Amino acid sequence: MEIPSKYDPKPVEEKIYQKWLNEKKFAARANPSKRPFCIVIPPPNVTGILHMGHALNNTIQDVLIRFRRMQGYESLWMPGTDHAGIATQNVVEKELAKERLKKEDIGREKFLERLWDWTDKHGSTIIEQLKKLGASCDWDRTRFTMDKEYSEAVKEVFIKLYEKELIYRGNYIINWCPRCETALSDEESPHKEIDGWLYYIRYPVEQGGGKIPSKFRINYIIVATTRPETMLGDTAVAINPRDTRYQYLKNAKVILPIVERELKVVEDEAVDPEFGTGVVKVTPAHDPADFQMGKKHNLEFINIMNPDSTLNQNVPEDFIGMDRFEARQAILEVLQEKKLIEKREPYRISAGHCYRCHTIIEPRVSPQWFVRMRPLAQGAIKVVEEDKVTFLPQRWKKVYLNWVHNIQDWCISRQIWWGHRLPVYYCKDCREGVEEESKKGVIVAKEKPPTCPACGSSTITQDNDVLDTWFSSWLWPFATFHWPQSEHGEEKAKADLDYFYPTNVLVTASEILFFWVARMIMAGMEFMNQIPFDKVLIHGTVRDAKGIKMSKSLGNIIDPLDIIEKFGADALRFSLMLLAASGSDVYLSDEKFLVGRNFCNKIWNATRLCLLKIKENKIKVSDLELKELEDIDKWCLQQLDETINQATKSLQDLSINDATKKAYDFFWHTFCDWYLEIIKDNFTAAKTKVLLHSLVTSMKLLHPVMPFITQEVFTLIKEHSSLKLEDSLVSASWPKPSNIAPKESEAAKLNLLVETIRQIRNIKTDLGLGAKKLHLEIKAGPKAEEFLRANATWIMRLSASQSLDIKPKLARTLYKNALWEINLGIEDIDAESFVTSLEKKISKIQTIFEKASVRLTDQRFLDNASPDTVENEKAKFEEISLQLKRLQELRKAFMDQK
RNA sequence: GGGCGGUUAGCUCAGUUGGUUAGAGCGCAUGCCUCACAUGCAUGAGGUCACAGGUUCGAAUCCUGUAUCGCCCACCA
Repeated sequence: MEIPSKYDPKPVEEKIYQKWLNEKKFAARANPSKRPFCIVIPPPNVTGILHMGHALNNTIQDVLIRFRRMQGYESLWMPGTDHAGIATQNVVEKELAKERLKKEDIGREKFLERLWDWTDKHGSTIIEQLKKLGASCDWDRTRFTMDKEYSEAVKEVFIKLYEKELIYRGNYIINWCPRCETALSDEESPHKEIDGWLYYIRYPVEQGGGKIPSKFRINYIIVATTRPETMLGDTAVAINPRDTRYQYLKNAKVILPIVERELKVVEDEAVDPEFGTGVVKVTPAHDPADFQMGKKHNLEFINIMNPDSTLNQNVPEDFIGMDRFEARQAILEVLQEKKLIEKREPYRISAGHCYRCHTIIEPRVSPQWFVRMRPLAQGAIKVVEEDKVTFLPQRWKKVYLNWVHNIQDWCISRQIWWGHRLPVYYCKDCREGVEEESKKGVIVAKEKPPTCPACGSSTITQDNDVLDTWFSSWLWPFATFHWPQSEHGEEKAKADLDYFYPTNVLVTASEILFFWVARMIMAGMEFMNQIPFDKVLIHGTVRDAKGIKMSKSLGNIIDPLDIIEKFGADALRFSLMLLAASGSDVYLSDEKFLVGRNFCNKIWNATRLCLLKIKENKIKVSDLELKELEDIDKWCLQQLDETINQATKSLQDLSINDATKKAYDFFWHTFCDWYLEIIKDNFTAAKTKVLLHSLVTSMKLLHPVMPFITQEVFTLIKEHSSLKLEDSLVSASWPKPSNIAPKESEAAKLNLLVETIRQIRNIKTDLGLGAKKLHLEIKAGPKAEEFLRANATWIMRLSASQSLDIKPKLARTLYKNALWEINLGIEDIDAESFVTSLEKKISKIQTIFEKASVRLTDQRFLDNASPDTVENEKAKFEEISLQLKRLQELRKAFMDQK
């Protein structure tokens, strides 16, 4: 069979993944004879398409899952998708808009039908893309956050919290997106700075009943604001009680311009006398701080905006219907006319933005549902403080704790249609004339009650709002195991929940630490009375080559599917794992993936060589028992052992990057660069076993990172040999060290030989000898001679020599170490070049020598440093002195000979 | 306004508890189609480890400060 010299990942990956699926290689079952290892996937949005962030996040998870599976754990990667309320609704609304329709035109029921259609059609796109990446999820378990069962869990949780009075309804100021026309949580409304102005506006003051000293007899005060349009909703001005400048205002009448409303004057500590003029306008219905003040001082709340943030009937006629920003300009013009603008200053305003559509948030007072977070936070604080849940990198612990300690109540109701509708019903009769926040006539239940339990009325309606998407996501680690049904007797589901929960690692980007991770810990503690996972691995953000976050709108994305198409999933995965140091951001460009592509090709060609040699030499091996080994074989195995140990430890510590590097280094720079070259001229049955053992072991070590090519190579080895290997790498055993190593003295000799070969190459390059094959002449003692003869063929190959003679005396010495001297059999030698390079080496060693000798003559060093350090330093000095001496002798001898 | 992280070769980054001759990949230079791979092989050049102090026999590593870039949080209107 011909194996092409270039690796083509595409057919291989498709074929292999299909085979894995057919054989259900990723399925995990509660299995008491094994230890569980479980990761729940951060469920991608159904609207999602695979981007580099997903690729990074999911590759990390797959590596861990595959590693543990090979280590013999019952390894479960739980997959699924998130219904992503606002995002998905927005997509379908846009589709509707193409038909010139609004959701209201077709009504809630029809609109939901369209949403389900869309989800059925496109919702699993990302799942298919994850398969292309090689994800080894147990796909039969795939969950969706709006599955019937999952919805039951959501309802159950809502009801439980309501009954514990941890959910309440209240009329508060919340973050409102005027474009999505829904409430948002604080986390969904991140603050960003925008350029704006600070306007100083004159509010007329009329003297009130009291006496005002003449020096204060001015006819206006000045307030500073960045949002002049909100003044139409002003109901007070506020000053700091300790601010002596404005005491007179308490007895004065402040008039709101344009509206001509009289404003209350209140005193509040929250007012900073230093800022602006020290007088602040108070708009309780449109500013969170003013809202607080309004509550405190019992002010009037005037909502001046419609849901889409156009001005409503509560403003003077001229402004009704204007958009908020349009209104700002209009108001400024009017104020200008009335000469009521004192001045304006450029000002950076920090404003909330909708995390879905980036529209500036409009604070809005409206009845919403909230979760009381403080009680929930207690457990979540404790487990992290006690390191029951740990973060990696550790620094996130502080960030997490800071957030949880300062937690605010969570606004969970959304005025959209796609999502879990609140399990809340209202009895119209009981609600008659009742205050909005009252619980009277409110029925919280999983199903609509036929009649009101209080009055028997049957005019019952369900709350129109749906729940925040994250209100379902926070249940993910246990709701995916059919909680609460699994608690209520379903045997198989319960076994799974008991077995796999708590899960082991959660892998995520820092962006959703608060949204999701923190809340999952709370939900875990509240509903399972247990942490949901014990480790949180937080990886970096994927950025472009300039360090800018990749986003579709900026057009700087690198599509992982393009990379898979061009270079293969293995190349993509390997490159990402190599680049993504723990926790730091990843800067990407197309060419960064060449590392992965090239490495795949290297693996491919190394395999070709192995198979070729076996075929050529007609060597049959049926087992990999390592025996009759020469030192150089042991040398290779020893380095492989070291690689196994380091890679295993790194993977256990979640340092995938480190493990990947170690395996890569061994494979390329030890196995390919040295061992494969060595066996070319020494192909024996024993070496074949070392060769295949090393190759198979490398494939195992690399399999978590590069599942496809390693599997393909594994299969090829099986096909081309009579080895009894495991059925598939997915379920193969993780390698263990062979504990075979050369004796220390032999190892030292081998290392010296490797160094010698490097020196020969170096000298050849320095002398500009190009590809010329030289005659190698070596002077060595009898013991060393035996050693050199035994290894002669590969010494010649690796030093590109055509012959090797061991002589009692050399005509000239070009390199010398403790065991042997070397000459290259050529007539003319560019003596000048040789001496120059020799002198360079000498001067380098000289510097080190001097440093070391200064250190060793420093009594303070000898007194203070640990004995070990001093010993090491002495040994190093000995070594360096010898090297230096040899080099100097070499130069002298060379000069004499020439 | 608080908090966190980065600053090491032209670029992207490693560097474990202070004890080396500071590493890798890419790029660069030079030479090689050496019967697995030019997606390759060999050799090499390139760094006062951001800056300034301090601790120490010894600092890229610990402490303090400065600069600079980035991120997160926060009701200064």
